[in-house]
Amino acid sequence: MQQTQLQRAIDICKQKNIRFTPIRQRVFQLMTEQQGAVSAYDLLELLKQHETNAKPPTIYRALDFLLENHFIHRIESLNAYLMCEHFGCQHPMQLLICDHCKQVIELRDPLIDEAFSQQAQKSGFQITNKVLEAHGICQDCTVLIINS
Amino acid sequence: MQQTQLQRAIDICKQKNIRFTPIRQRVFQLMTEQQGAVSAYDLLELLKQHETNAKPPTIYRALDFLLENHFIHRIESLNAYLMCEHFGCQHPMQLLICDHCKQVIELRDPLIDEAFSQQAQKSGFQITNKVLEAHGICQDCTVLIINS
DNA sequence: ACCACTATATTACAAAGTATCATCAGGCGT
DNA sequence: ACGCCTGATGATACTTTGTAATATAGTGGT
Repeated sequence: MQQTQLQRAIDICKQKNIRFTPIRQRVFQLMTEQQGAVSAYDLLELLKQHETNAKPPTIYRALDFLLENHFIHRIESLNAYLMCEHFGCQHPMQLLICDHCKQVIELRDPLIDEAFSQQAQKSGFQITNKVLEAHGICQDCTVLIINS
Repeated sequence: MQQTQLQRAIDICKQKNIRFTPIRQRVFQLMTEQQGAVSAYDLLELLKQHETNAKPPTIYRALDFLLENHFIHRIESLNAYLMCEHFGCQHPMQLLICDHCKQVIELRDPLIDEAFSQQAQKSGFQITNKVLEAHGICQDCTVLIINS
């Protein structure tokens, strides 16, 4: 399954004629193995297990590459990164971040996106990037908390 | 005008029976004097001009107080803070952040807010806090760029 | 005056992100 | 194959942002 994701990423990069170097592949692979959000420095620790001389710029460069190519998302309100469920394609995206279990639900609602874009247009504002993140408690955790 | 804002804040705090101490008032005042977003450390520098022994915790505590009481907003995608136009009352809020001139437009569109809340509800997710920030170029800057 | 509570001071540190410059590897034209 | 250009990596050091922990000072109620 994860092999499949990496393979898909490799294919996408070949198609777009961009360099999917070993370090980038390694960080991509690490991202696919994480549940929920990961901080750059946590990821760096993981990367160091294989790339022993990895330093902060190493991980930030790899993350920038993965962001640019829509393989991952950055969560601004957590200073963290998240595997994109439908990586490789650009799409409107909203996040529901559970502050209890740290899981993140990725929404792709065009209405929220549209509503925001239209409001911006009214102000003559040209949006280049949207940060749409909600914090709260997910359903599973709500149940857990009620039963405890 | 800014005197009015401070006075209004003082009144609100008296009404809510919360302590609006000199440091908090000072930081509030500084916030009202800033155009657009300010970083905590920039604000600390300003604060130091009067409170010479102010340290990072000083400013962060004051900012936390102002956030809790809805006097200011935190901009997650900038790690910065913004005077709330309609401070003292809670309201749905979205930001349009011009990456060119750094000005921030504060929207209060209930539709965007509602659309997000409804999507969350579908997933059984209980939202406690929304981060709705768009980056781009404001109208004034668009005109400037076109004419240059 | 005494107590409980909140706010502030201070130190030290942790976490997140960047600037700079040297070096290296791959593709390209000749 | 050769040198050349570009983009990727290595390495060092630094800046910015935010917090933990603990001590001290102030404030309000009784």
